[in-house]
Amino acid sequence: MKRITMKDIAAELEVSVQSVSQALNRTGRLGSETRRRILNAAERLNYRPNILARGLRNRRSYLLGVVFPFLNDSFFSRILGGIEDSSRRFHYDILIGNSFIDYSRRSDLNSLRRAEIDVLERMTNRGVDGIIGTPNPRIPGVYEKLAADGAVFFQLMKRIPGLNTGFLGVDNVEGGRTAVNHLISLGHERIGFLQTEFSDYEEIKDRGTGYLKALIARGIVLDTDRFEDPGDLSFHGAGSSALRLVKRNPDMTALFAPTDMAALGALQALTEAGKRIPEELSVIGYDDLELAAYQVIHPLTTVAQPKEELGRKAFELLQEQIETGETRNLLMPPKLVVRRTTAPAG
Amino acid sequence: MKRITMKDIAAELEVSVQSVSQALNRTGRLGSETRRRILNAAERLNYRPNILARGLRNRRSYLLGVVFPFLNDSFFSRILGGIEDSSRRFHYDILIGNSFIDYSRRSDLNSLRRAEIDVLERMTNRGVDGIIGTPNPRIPGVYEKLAADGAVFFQLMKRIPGLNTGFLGVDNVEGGRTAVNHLISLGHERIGFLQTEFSDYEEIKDRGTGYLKALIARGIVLDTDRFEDPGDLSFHGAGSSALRLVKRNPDMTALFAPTDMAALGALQALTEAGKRIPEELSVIGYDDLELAAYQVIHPLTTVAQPKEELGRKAFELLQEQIETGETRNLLMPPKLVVRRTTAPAG
DNA sequence: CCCCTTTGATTTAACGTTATATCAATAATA
DNA sequence: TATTATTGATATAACGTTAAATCAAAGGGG
Repeated sequence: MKRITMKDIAAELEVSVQSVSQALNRTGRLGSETRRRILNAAERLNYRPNILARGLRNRRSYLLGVVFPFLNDSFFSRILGGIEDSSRRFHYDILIGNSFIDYSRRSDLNSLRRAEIDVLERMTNRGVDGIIGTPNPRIPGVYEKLAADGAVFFQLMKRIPGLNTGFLGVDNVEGGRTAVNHLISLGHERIGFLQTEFSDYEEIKDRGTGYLKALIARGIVLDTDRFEDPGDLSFHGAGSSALRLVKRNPDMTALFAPTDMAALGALQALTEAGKRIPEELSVIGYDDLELAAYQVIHPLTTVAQPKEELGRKAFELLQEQIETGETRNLLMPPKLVVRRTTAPAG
Repeated sequence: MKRITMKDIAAELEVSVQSVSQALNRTGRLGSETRRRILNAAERLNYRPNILARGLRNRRSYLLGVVFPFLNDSFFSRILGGIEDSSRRFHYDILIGNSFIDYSRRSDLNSLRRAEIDVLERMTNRGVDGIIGTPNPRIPGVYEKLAADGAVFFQLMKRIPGLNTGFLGVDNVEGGRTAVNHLISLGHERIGFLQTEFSDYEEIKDRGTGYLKALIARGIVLDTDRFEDPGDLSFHGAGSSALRLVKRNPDMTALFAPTDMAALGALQALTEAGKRIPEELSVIGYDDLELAAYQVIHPLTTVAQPKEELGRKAFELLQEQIETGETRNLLMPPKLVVRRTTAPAG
């Protein structure tokens, strides 16, 4: 019932607790016979170390904090899976937190900031060795302070301008380019883009930049202002945007939606309006959510972010940062996943 | 840079560390003036408690372990969201683990058992106050031992027969009944069921029982053997099953798939085979995954499990178990969500 | 046979808390 | 005024671990 401690082993064998510690950790210089006896006893009594105590003494907890905007989101939970996957190998455990970033911007900044600080502080109070998080650009300062207080922070997916802790993300410009190049290679030229209405939504902006660059690189001349529609990119919002776009540009043959959710919303609205997809209109999304893969009839062509891989890599970089203090910035390349919502231009 | 400890505050004010502790915790009997000074200094120096040390001393960590088969699964991550939601209010933090239960049964039991023990042990070694987990019925013994060793374990969604720690799940028989009653009330009588081929998949069996009971209760006489097809319930497996079922029963007007993934697979195969849904065949799923809600054209009618609610309730029950030692078993009712894959029988 | 090194173990101390016991000073009671 | 409570603070000890210093005994070299 009661947990066995080193003390118990020491008492059992009439040696000192320190000898037990040395035997278990193979430090110091213990006689091989004594070590054997201790190891045996530990095994026999089913000794388990108290990591709390060890952490307190060593000022190293082998605990990691992971803070994402949402937990109940399949995108972040896949990344989390990746982090777990590689952290386990190094005997790190993971403390999770949830910053409830409200992308719909309804809640006020002060409560957001307070919530974020709260999560972060609880982690540092637990003595985490480092934190992987997706910072909220709307509440900077929080992370700078965290880093200044000596915490090891690693930025995943989003980056606070000027905050030079490590960073890992996906090259969104490249992703946008990839998506549009795919469409162009299918013969499309009049390609619409669902733009965000929020000025600080960097990822989307970047994907839009990729869209523009791809067009230019192929020498396609387009009134891009007319082919972009800034909306809210939610399922329903994107639906309306898509509808507006086809109405405004009846000759449009393809649509790039910068998130899968938006693509699905567009798909829904467009098919309901009688458009046949992909015959009359190709649609490509971004993210490669489960939602995209398991669509009935219309499994979505999309640009995939390597979610598990991102998690694994983030852990590696954080670990490096913990151990050497070196910070690195990395962008991973996105990957095209062709399914059934894109087809050659009629 | 260096973290402020009670010692620092004590030194600053020339009082004892114990006084600082008392002031901060409002225990003992300190003069209000001294308390005020200490509280001020703590605030001024930005003191943060070391939860590790506190946990070591108090033998109470305010840490919770959560072990699910998968982390990268939207179902479990929504439950996790619920747990986090309520645990935060009580200042609990959450340690996550992943038992990699292989439902496809490819990996051997020994490695599964070892992995599960490993996760669980790492949590107890960290001194968690309790663990919420979805146990794997294929490796019993593990949990009994855990409980016998004095850990507080709470079973969520799955239950090990004979293990009397607390349990919270969803009433799957009731859920099956709900699904089928919905179909019956739409006028369907010849209703198919996608059965599992695995004998220990309790949930599915229960949903099947609900299916049977609903039929009987409404006095519907059916050769249920003919209307059940035991398959593997994966997206593709369910597709084949569904196809077999309609071939064998051309008069079938409705299908109950005991998971959304299976329902979607069936939907895919059936529409591809030319069936019009829901006009010619109604389909109902189970789980209410995001996948079901955001289907284009065919948002899925399904039976919802109250995921966040399950998480919140599980925490409550676990907390009760931690504090009073009392264990409770509870089943939550599922809820019908009508979307667009079910319609009145032609 | 004495001094020095090596080996094997123990002591001391510390990580940051907090419960309990103790002690001194003051206030209340007889 | 002597005795007893009460109040406000400190000292002691402990949670489980481990690094560093210390010490004793044995082995080696002259």
